[in-house]
Order: sequence, then structure tokens, then C-alpha cells
Amino acid sequence: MRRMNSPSLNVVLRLIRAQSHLQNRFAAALGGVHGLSLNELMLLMHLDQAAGGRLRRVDLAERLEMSQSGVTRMLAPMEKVGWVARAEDVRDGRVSYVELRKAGRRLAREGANTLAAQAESLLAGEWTAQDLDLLARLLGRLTATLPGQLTA
Amino acid sequence: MRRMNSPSLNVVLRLIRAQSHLQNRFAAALGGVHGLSLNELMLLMHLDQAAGGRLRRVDLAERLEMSQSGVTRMLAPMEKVGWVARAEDVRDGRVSYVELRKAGRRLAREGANTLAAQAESLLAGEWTAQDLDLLARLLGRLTATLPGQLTA
DNA sequence: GAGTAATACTTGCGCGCGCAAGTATTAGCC
DNA sequence: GGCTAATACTTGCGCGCGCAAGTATTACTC
Repeated sequence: MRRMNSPSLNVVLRLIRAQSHLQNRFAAALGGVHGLSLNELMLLMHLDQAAGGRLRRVDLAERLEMSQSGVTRMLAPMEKVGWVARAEDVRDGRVSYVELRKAGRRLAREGANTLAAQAESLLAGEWTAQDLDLLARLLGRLTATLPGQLTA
Repeated sequence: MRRMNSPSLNVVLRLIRAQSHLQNRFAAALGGVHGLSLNELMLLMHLDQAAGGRLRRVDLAERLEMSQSGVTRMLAPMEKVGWVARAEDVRDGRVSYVELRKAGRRLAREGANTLAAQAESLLAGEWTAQDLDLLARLLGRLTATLPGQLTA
């Protein structure tokens, strides 16, 4: 009795639902194992895959889809515990780089591993490699224009 | 030089990225047009598609993937402006239903329309109907076990 | 080279929302 | 029928994070 008004809307609704479900699940696992929030892990992973393990705060904000102020505040405790360090640019006094330190790099890799384990346990069931690849490619098209797509 | 460790992780990473990007985009459009947050629209849409236009708060929380306390607080202003009303259950004194009112139903439909318009403008380009259907089905499999999937 | 605009970052404020605890009501068990 | 447990909901507290404004620096224009 329900009309299928808009396939596009349908995609968006399911995307929202899937993501908020997975987000909760993964955040819990990450927090339990590493004391790491999902956003913190994403930040570390972006740094880990950036050239030189460093990124400007503004680029980090863009990649994380969050505000610059959010990045500033998220970084403060991470600097304090030494996952990450601040480095200024000699050419441009406005920018301060965020630089991945050894502990941070280790955490990025470990966190990615537990995230992958979670993902695999979730998708282990009836998913073929083709399914996964197809889904990844379709999702990738949604953000094709954005910089800094993370890769597993 | 980068190994493709885990296709599952890749799916998850892209899902997270796509969703946070779209969320910002859609929330802005919705807020601008209807003064509605994305979560409020989802709530109204769940009610709109529920039998009798009413749902228990706890079921709403489950469908929205958020806590019961979050639902309680989200509803307060929506009751105040008359989008939604509270109705108690005669059989069970613990539950209080949330009931969609006329203004709320109108908003649910209008909001869904602008959301659909946004979605279509985003996906208008190189997406075929088959692509969209395929993506929707794959995403649906991720949340197949959950109750109350919204449908466009 | 002075003046305006743009960019990178930080800080004050407020809101959304999760967690834990509290209350009320119902269900299960002997 | 009473006792414990489970369920539905609300409230206090705190945190993450966006927005707007503020500061510092660089870029652009004449």
C-alpha cells in the first residue's frame, strides 16, 4: 500500500539507519578495547595515511567532516597523552600541523584492526567478496569529490 | 603500496564518511526550510508510518537508534508546539504513547519531500535506477534484523 | 607599501544526547 | 498475596561539538 516515491530518498534513509546502528556498535567496541572514541580513531587513521604523518588542522576538520573548533578541542587531550604533537609551519605562521607520534601510530593501527574485526564479524555471514566490493564502490561514489578518503 | 586488508573495513569507513557528509548537507537544508532537525524528521516519519500514527517512546528510541532519555527530551518541545501528543495506555500504566497530530503529519510529509529533493539532486548525476536500487538493497541488508526500517 | 580581504586557529556559549540513578508500574515466582 | 525482577519513563550531570566572535597571520589590490 506504500508507494515507492523516491529511490534516492530510500538510499538516504537506509544509509542513515545503517550508519547510526554501526556507529553505536563500533564505538562501544573501540572504547572498551582501546579507550578510544570512533572519531579519535578516524583522526589517527587520517594522520597515519597522510604524507609524513602530519596534517593541518583545517584539513583534518575537512576529512573528519567536523568543525575546526571541534578538531581543536579533540586534539588537546591527545597531545597531552602524546599520541600526537603540534608543529608549526615555517612558511606560514597561521598553520600548526598535527603530527602523529609513535604511540599514536600504534594506536591507529591497533584501532583499525579491532574496527576491521568488528566489521568482519558483522559482515561475515552472507556477504560475498563481490557484495562488499560493490557496496564499497557505490558508497565511494557518494563521496567521490571529497578529499582524503580513508582506505583499509 | 597500500594493502587492502579488509574489504569489510573499507565498507565501514566509506559508510561513515558518506553518512557524515550527507548528514550535514541534509540537516542544513531541512533546518532552513522547515526549522526541523534531521532527527526530528526521522521521528515524525517513524510515527507517520506506524500503525495508528502512534508509538511507544521506547520503540521510538529503538528505531531512532538513540537513548530513551534522548527521546524524552526531543519530544518535549514537539509536544509544546502541537506536532505530537502524549496518550497513555489503559492496559499498562508505564507506557505513554507518542501520537502524531495533524500538523506533525503534514510536517513529516513535507520534510520527507524536501529530503527526497535533496537526495535526488545529490544522486541525479550518474546514478541509474539500478544503481540506486542495488545500493538500497545492500544497505538494507546491514540493518535487516532491526525493526521499523523507514521506506520512502 | 597601506588597506582590505581571506585564511588558520582558538575560545565562549549553548544544545543535543548518553549514562546512571530515581520513580512508577507490571510481571514472574514461591 | 508478597517479594524480587523487569520494564517504561524521567531527571541530574557531563561531554562532544557546532556557531559566532576574536586573534594572528598572510594574500590581494591599488
